[in-house]
Amino acid sequence: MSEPAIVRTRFAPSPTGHLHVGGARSALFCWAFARRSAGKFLLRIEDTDQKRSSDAASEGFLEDLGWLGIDWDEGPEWKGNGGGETGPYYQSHRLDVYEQYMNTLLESGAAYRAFETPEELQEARRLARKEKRAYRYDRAALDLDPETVKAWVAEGRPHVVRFKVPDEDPIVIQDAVLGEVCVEPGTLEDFVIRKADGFPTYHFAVVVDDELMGVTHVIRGQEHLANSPKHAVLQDALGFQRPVWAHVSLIFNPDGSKMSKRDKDKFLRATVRERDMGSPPAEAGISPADWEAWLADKTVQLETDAAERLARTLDVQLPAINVDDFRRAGYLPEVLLNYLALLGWSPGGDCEQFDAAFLCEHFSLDRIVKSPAKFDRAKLLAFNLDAIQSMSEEMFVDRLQAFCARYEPRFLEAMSPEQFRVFALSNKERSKTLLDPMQSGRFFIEPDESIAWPASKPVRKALCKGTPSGLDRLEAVRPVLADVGDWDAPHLEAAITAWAEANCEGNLGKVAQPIRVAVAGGPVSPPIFDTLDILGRDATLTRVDRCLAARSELMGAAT
RNA sequence: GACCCCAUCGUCUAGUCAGGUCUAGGACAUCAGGUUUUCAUCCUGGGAACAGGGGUUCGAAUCCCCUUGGGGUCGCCA
Repeated sequence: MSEPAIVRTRFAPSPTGHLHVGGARSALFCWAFARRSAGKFLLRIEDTDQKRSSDAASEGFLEDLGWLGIDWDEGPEWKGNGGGETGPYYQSHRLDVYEQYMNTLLESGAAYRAFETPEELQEARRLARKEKRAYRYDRAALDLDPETVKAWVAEGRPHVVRFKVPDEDPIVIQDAVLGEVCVEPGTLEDFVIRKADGFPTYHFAVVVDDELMGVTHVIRGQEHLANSPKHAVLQDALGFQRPVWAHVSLIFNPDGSKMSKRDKDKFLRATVRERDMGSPPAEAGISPADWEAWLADKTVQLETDAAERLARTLDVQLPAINVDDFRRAGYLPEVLLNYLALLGWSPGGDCEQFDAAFLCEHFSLDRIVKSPAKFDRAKLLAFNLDAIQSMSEEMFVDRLQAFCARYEPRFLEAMSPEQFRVFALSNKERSKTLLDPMQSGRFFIEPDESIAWPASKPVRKALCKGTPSGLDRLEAVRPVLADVGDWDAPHLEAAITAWAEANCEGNLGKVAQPIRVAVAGGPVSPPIFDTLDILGRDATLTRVDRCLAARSELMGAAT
């Protein structure tokens, strides 16, 4: 088999939801392989399921791919990507093309019409299962007399078209990852290639499109492995050249279950059960009827919006599954891309961290791993941390700012650009994600009056324990704060360090921690001088005074 | 149940195709110390794997077979 001169790969999602990490990885491998081979990467939207496809979802796919930095040479036009001579790239716009090829198969007898109803077939399958044998369509329609078929078609009787699978020889397909995969004759059934609604099935559309779009390499998840023999026989019947297949193993959750959108639903169910909630929380906007239906039946899933509202009211984080989930959670696209590439592929040796350019230079099909991989969030997080730490300060400020503009605009509204800069930089060294600074720094943008001091252990330790107590020190240092000349980190540091030198044997923590707790309402904040700098003099003093005023309650709670 | 795929530390993997350099390397996680004004980071060190059984061979993580385990598919979804 001679290698085709120009490599053409494609990613062909069905727009029925968001791009999840498994799909993203397939797209990444297709893209990297095309780039490596100086070929073309195409994007095709497989929207032949009228019931489930939506325009919004295909838009989301494009957005997610774009964010990851995966560009496509041909496909839907979007922000400079796409276009091309072999379109249209939405299958729903290619129906006439499929019909043409469908007719050649029908005329040659390689395909035939079948009139069984879905109910009849379901019953036959049920029976086969009960008798513990593999179900295969019995080809009953082949015995129909041609005149009858003609008459039924003429009267508009609903029917599908099935492909007559040749069953003399084994079907052998070559896979770049798995090697030779062989299916014995007689195991494939005559699968449907045109549905009763006139739309081609996935199998047929894929084969026709891949041929017409000149696709040379099909890189996809192993859940498709069983489909490839079907595609191979169709390609043979239509006189098409078979592409090179490369089936990549699947991605799983740490517990071994398949990583899927359903995980969010499962997670919410578990939380609700744990908290023993009888009725839906009002803020979630779920009707009691929907709530009941959802809890009663595990196969019922909440709408995405409802699920997100419920998670917010329960104050829990839904597990990240889709590319967009990771984006919202503050992961960097280049990190997700790096991690995804490493899930099922490696450049060899000890090299782990690399960028898209490296991938495009080194990616190869023969280094794809055959065994399934579990998605390790901890490792992804560690990579994200590394990437943030090795970023320049300016880069971090810019990216955090862009992230805030999209997901946390309140931080930009509440701070001046200078304050935001200090906020960003003081958080950089311990941020694992772009979301971390905002999660740990809520207190920065909350009104002074809403700061409260829960009777938690660290709070008590910082304010109440010891002699003198933290509150005593806070009271003593208050005038020093009020007297600081220019309110910025260096001046604050000079003043407070000097005071600590004189009053706490130079132990800055003894005074820093009470101040921290007073202004933040908890034991965690950026370095104390930066924290006060960002807050400003007024907010700092107001919060300190409020904390001091709460002295008796705090001491009372402590005993 | 039928068909197909897979099998190295807890996890992702290097090594396997061309058997010896592997007392099996790296990363994440974990454990123990250390640095640090909190949290986090950071530094040093430790433990941790060739699923089991048969072959082939002077020699097997590497080749073959079986067993076991895991997974995928079995739709007028894609």
